[in-house]
Amino acid sequence: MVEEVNALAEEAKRERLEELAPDRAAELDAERADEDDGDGQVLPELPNADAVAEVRMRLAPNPNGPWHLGSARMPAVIGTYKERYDGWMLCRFDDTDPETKRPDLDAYDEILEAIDYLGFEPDEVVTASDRLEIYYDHARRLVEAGGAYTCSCSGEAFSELKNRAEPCPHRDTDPATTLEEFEAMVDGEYDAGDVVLRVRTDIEHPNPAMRDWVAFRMVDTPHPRDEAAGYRCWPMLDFQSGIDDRLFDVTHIIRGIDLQDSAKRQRFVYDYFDWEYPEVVHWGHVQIDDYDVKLSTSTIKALVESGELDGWDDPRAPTIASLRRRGIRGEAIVEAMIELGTSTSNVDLAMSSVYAKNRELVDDETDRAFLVRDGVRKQLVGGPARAEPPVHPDHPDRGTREIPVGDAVLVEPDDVPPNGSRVWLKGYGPVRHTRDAFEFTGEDIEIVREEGVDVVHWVPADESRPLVLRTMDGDETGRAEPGVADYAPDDLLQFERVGFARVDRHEDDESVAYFAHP
RNA sequence: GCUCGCUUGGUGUAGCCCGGCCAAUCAUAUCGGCCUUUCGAGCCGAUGACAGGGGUUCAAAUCCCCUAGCGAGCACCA
Repeated sequence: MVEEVNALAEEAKRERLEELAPDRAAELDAERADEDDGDGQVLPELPNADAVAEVRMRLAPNPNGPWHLGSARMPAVIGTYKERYDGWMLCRFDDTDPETKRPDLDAYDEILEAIDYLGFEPDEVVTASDRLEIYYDHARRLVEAGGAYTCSCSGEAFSELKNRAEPCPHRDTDPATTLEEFEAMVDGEYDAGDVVLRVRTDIEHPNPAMRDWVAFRMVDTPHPRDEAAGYRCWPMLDFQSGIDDRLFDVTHIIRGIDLQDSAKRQRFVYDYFDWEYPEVVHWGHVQIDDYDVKLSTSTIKALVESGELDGWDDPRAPTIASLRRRGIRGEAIVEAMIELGTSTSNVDLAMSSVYAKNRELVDDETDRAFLVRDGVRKQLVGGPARAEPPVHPDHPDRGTREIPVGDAVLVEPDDVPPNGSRVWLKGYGPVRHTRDAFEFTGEDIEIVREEGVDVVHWVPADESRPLVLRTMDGDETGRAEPGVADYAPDDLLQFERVGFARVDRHEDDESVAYFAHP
């Protein structure tokens, strides 16, 4: 009620302010928007964002495998900017290498699913390997403008000349001849390595990385996509991506420092066409702690193929699919990624940060349950026949769980009190460890508060359900209270004093859950 | 080797462009307290950083130089 009045008053003040000082009102809105972005860091403003009618960005994944956790940074940051500026976002599959980074046909859809899981939706999706004719056309125009030449030097020979800032003999090739040879490249009349199309930049450029780079090369291996399998002449990333960014009116490019020099290289092409280069933001590499597996598509692929990992969603794999299966929300990953900001230095993402975000998101709606790992069996003497702990301690209205006790319980080895000591079986009551049994003492909960009796979780020894908990450190076996069998796959549970887990499946004799985090 | 970039507590980040309000922000982490039938949540508190060295200045995390460390590019990979 008070809040309501406050809100109303706030609204009224806001309106009044609008009349008196519209500028100040807008400022306040901006501040409020920043605050709403989360309780942690907020991404910095994009350079010159207000100079464009619409902020247009692109995700440019290489579909050579499913995404690892580092890949999430791209949609997280770009997607968040899209929302902030009410902008536009393209997903462009840069799949122009049929050989070395050969596309994986399943990855296209898997990547789109990952983007969706993270909570974003591209406004348009295109595939570079569908657009070869467009790149060819632009190559022809570039040649006509004197911006490129065909070169049949071997890679080593050219590299040697280049490092001495000396032109190769083909640099003088005139546009007409170049065009002829380029058409032959397009027609597939050469084999890989025979000839390339080079951009004529500045052979004496102080940075050797800038000197006459390759725009197109021949690839003998057919592209895995049927639509593109007929092409042999493929553009290099710097050419393809540079052209596409312009054709889609991209205003802001956000990418990794490995592509630091790309902008400088592409500018040579832009200059020939008299185009203006978009704004660029670079970020450093991300490493993720807590994993033994390296954050690399090829490494993970190898481990999956060799069977060391069950699949891309093995809990030990640092992949998006894995976190998803563990029941972690895409939003938690995004928030953690946003906090990394966009600095060009390399960063370590702490998984605890992802976990903290996720806990915040799911804690309130996640039901509680007991799971005992490595249970020690104790005979129970006396006491009620059933326990009724709450489904969620903060929400009594959600009811209670009915746990039949039977005549023995299981507790975790560390929770067994010394002989003669008491322990409180959570949701059930106080017991004393006597010889090899737990004897119900019937004392009041006061002993927990005033005498420091520990509260532990437990399950009935006989009526509990076997459960495998898959964790990053391997599988753990245990027994859960019978009620867990009623939860559907994908449901989240908090195993009290163990942690959050996602119910994966129920098999005949056991249930399987994936551990998310404490 | 050539070219470019980076370096704030355990981790990430703000501040650096436009030097003073920075004995340095926020989050996470760790530890402690309160609360509590979770080692969860919440609340309170504590811990902990300007890579090093010079210089400019009344004043430097912020500007300049040097050193060290890290990284990227110099691929017919993306």
